Amino acid sequence: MEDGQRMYSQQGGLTNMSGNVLPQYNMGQDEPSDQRKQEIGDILQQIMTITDQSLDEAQARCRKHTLNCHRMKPALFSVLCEIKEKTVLSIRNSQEEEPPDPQLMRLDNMLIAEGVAGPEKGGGSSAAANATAAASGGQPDSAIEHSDYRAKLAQIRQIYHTELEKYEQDLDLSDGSEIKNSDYEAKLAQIRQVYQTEYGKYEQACNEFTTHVVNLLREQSRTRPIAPKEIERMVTIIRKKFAAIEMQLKQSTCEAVMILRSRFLDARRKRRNFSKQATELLNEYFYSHLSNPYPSEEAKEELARKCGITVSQVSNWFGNKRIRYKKNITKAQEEANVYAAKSAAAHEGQGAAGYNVGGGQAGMYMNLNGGDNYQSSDNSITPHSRSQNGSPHDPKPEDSTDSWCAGAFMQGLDGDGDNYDGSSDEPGLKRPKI
DNA sequence: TCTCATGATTCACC
DNA sequence: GGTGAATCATGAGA
Repeated sequence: MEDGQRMYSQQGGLTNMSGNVLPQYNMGQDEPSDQRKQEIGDILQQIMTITDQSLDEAQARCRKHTLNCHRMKPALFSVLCEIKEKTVLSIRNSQEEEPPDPQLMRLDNMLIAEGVAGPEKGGGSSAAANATAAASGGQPDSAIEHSDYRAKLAQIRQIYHTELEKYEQDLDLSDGSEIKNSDYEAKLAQIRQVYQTEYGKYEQACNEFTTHVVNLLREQSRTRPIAPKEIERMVTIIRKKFAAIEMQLKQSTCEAVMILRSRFLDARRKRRNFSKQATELLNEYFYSHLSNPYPSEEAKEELARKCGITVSQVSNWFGNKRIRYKKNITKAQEEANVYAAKSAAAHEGQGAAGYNVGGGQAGMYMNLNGGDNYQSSDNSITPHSRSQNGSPHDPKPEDSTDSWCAGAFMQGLDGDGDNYDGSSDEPGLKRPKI
């Protein structure tokens, strides 16, 4: 009501904010000028009286009603709004037309890139726009008093602080624990869910508050010169205020995503030895398929599952194993013998004929079936040979001059006892270069 | 701290 | 796209 007091002089004349008397406006074409002045003076007096009274008083309501029904009211309010527009609001104009916050845009871009937020999730502008639309969409006028306004504001503040604390707890990634591949997606999904939940709450709060303020202004516009344009400006101001909350929400989410990603990448970068059991399984497969240590995709998947590692890791392991086997063949022989003995013991008494422990001239652990007869205790790992696995990426084409060096230890024996003389049923296997 | 083992990465080749 | 080879990076043990 302070504005109203500034707008009107006690003498009934119109003044601007500086107290200067403004020119009189001719609003009634047929009325004598002194009578019009008297009526305007009456209206202004009523306004001033109302501003001094509590809105809760029934008497004030009655007077407000009388004022609202006065035939001069629309014209007078039009003039007052015009004056207000030229004075008070013009000061704000230059401050309101600001470009979108670049920081908020960066956060938006990152959240979209991370799949946490999508284009359908607009910023606070959408929330405010929704609120504006709801407020101007023919909702019944609700007589909202100042106490309602304050209560609503306090309520929103309380909700905001509570939710902020809860949100930060939900996104707490400070436990320092490592993160697995599978955990990453789950954690990211959790962040996405929490963010969207909180964003929904934010939008709701922004909508509710904006609607309340719009309703309040519309109610007051019946007794004060508040133009629709001013209500729109107020919505813009509210939107800016809520943008700080939006910014904090998005910033916290971005931080959580960055922490998660950092931990995930660290965990991936750090080399971790496979478990002893996994290494045993891989070695068992490798040496039992020594004549063709190229597991099929199915075999890789099965090994990966059994070892608790990825198919890529299995591929890496076999790649490294083949190279290092060739490089240090003497040591590899010893290792192979160890696995041969192990497997022999494991298969003893089971009638397994897949291994020839210590056989061959080099005392090499060989698979007499050319690797096709891998008889692990769990035969779910599909054995294969280069000629059988049907892989489109046969590492050793039949016409290749290269060959897997395992043949060096086969000493003329392949899977079915043939020599590596080209007459084998696996023509791709030739004598190794080594 | 050094050495070795080993998983991962990179690049060229097929 | 799979593979071999070289290389990097890191963990483990002496």
